[in-house]
Amino acid sequence: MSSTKKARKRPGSGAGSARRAELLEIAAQLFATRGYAQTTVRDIADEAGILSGSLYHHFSSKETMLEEILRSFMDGLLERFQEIVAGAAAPREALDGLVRYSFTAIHEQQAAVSLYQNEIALLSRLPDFGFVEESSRRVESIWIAVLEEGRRTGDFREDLEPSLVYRFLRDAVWSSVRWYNPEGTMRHDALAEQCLLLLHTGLLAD
Amino acid sequence: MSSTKKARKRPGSGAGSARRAELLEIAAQLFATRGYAQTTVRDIADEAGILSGSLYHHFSSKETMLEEILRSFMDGLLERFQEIVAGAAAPREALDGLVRYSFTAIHEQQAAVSLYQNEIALLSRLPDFGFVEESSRRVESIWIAVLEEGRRTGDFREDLEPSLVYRFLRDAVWSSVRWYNPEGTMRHDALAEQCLLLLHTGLLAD
Amino acid sequence: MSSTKKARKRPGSGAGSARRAELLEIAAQLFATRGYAQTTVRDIADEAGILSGSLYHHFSSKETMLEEILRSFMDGLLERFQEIVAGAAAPREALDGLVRYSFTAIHEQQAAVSLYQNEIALLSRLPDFGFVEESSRRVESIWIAVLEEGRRTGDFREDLEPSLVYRFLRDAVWSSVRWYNPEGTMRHDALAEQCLLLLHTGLLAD
Amino acid sequence: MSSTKKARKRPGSGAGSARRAELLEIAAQLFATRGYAQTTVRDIADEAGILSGSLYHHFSSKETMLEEILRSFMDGLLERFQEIVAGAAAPREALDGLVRYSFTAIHEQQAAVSLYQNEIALLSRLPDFGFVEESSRRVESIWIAVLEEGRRTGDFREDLEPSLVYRFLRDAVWSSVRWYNPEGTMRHDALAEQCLLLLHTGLLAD
DNA sequence: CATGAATGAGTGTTCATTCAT
DNA sequence: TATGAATGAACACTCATTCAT
Repeated sequence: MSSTKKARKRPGSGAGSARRAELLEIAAQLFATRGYAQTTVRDIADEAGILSGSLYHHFSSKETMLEEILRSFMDGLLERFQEIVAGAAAPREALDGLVRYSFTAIHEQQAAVSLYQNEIALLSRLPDFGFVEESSRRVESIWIAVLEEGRRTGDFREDLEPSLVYRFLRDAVWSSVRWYNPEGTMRHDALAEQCLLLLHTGLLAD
Repeated sequence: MSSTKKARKRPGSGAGSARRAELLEIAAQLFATRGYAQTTVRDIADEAGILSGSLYHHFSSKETMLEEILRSFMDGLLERFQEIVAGAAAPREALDGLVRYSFTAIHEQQAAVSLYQNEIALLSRLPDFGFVEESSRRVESIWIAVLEEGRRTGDFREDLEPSLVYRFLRDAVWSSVRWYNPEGTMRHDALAEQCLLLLHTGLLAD
Repeated sequence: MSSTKKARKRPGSGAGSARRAELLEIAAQLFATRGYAQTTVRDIADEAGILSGSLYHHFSSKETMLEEILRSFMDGLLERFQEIVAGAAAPREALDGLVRYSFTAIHEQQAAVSLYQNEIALLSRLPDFGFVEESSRRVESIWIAVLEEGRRTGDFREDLEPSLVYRFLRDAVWSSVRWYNPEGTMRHDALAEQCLLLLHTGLLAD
Repeated sequence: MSSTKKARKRPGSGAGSARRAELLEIAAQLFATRGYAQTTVRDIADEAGILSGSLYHHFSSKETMLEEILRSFMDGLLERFQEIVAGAAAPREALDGLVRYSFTAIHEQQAAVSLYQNEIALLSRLPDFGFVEESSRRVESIWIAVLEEGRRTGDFREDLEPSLVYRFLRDAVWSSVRWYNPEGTMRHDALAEQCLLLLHTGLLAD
């Protein structure tokens, strides 16, 4: 649908437009809390203090806003994950880095993470959102490569399937965006340490 | 039970109506795959081979269907969890039982689990759905009680906060409904064992 | 756009629905007088005494209405033209029949003719309306075949290019829908005779 | 002329502004091909390489552009028609001149002719466009006067109603703007001759 | 039990136009 | 002269729901 449109460039399309960034921030917040489909363009416009039609001066569609929010989030995440793995001396160090940074992302980009976490089902059905699955696959292979190498080196246990560990870990980590409170007493780094503690040696006392 | 109730219900609303059950099954499936808000009553009616208006002969609203699906799921879950804990000799046995049954539920009631997992955010804003939060709280206290007792008995580590362990574990377990394939080669009980392995002694080789 | 939709069959889609026919009649009238793009679905609904959304119980889109109106008109026209040519003994008889019937169509189906006359430019750009061009081409070849045969038999002049004669004649005839008044004193058959007089032997006195 | 006028016009509205003429040219082209209503001011602005709001520096409204285009076309046409009739020795010469010049106008001012041909229905409903009907009426009386005089002098046949001949002829001639290709092999003067041939002595071989 | 016609509020989007800079 | 942000009214279309038959 949107891919066949003429895509007449919007005036404010320059990446540097401050108003655009503001509007995206508002949209991200609303998409995250109410859900993308449940957020109307009028909601966004109201929050921004303009009329809904005026949004279309900046963005060509509601979908475009979602796309832009997600793309910049996923691009940044992927880049950071690659740096972390590249800079790690051993699998365990790499894995810990990935987990710690994930909690940082949850802390700093709660809206985008929520969005990704909650709308991924919807997203897979939309064209123009192939990049999300693509990014997800790349993230997955980064984590799994770390897990597999750790198993090879003997750092990680042999009887645990890397792809399953990845899924359990990923869901445990990223789901915390639903209950994590950035202003609460439990800070994101403390959260990361508890998570790593559990991950490393498990729940049972020895 | 149904005929002696107060507010005269719709004709087919006797708990024993087979048509009702069929329709609920269809609705649950659609709600789970497309999301509640993204599923129209026409979608449900189409699938059932009737017109959308005719659904209102069986249910008073779309929300009612959701409520009914979730209530019966959560009631059953709560009951089962209580039995498991009551029948367990030790905290660890209780916890393992809870985890194992969770995977069984994911296997047997995938639609309802998905629904609960995906729509909980929406649900908290709806009146008439207080029972969901209520059930969630009761489930949470069951799990946390087990975790706390295990810490007291020395079975579980002291440096792990029960409420955090609960959240990590809950999310890891229940999120698997999103990727678990009931017809795949990885069976739900094998999944449970991998999960428990990781939970018990962690990822690191000793 | 519309061709990729699911095309869930509308309840009233049965060709026999009287309400549908009424609505199409209203739409045709409005499309013809105001133009397709300038006619809103609210205009149609207002005229029908219902709300605009209710139209979608009968038709899946505004475009669908246009399509249905035009398709039935063009199908009938084509069929009639074929009968006329098939039943004619000579090119001149065929041509006269075609012209006479055209004026009858203008009289009896003024809305559809206007629509075709005025919206053909728009139509050529819409997908799903290929059938209009297809029908137009078939009509054109019927008329041109008659003109060419007349030239071959010596009934029609040799120095007139059939394809040009066709265009001049077609436009002279069909454009009259714009000024012809079905309730006026000049009847459609008288109009046809004047047109044929001019066509046959021209304006100049001998 | 422009500086002494009453209502202070927009800056660039001096009749001599080159930018204005360019913009009108662009607008005429777009109005002709897409239709007036289907052409947005953004379309025009895009083509001109400016923003849509900037058009309002030159013209007070979209309608104004249409008006200006049509007015200059119709004024010129009327003037030319008057000259032709005034300079003709006989009705037939006058008529031939009118037809020939019409094809020239189609060739040289295709956009304006298309516009007039296609939007006349819309135009009659707009206030501020009375001048179009007024001009049309004056053109009509010129042509009909010629036809009537020809009938009086015995040059044209008696059994053909001038007002009908006018309409048939007008539509045949002007409609050709829809299919005439200025760059094609069939030149506009050849077209005029074929048209006159048919008009003069008709289609039938003698 | 189901149909078919309708409601009414809402949804994303378009577009001519305005105006401070 | 032009920009860029915004307006405000309108538009095609959706959807949960109602109800007479």
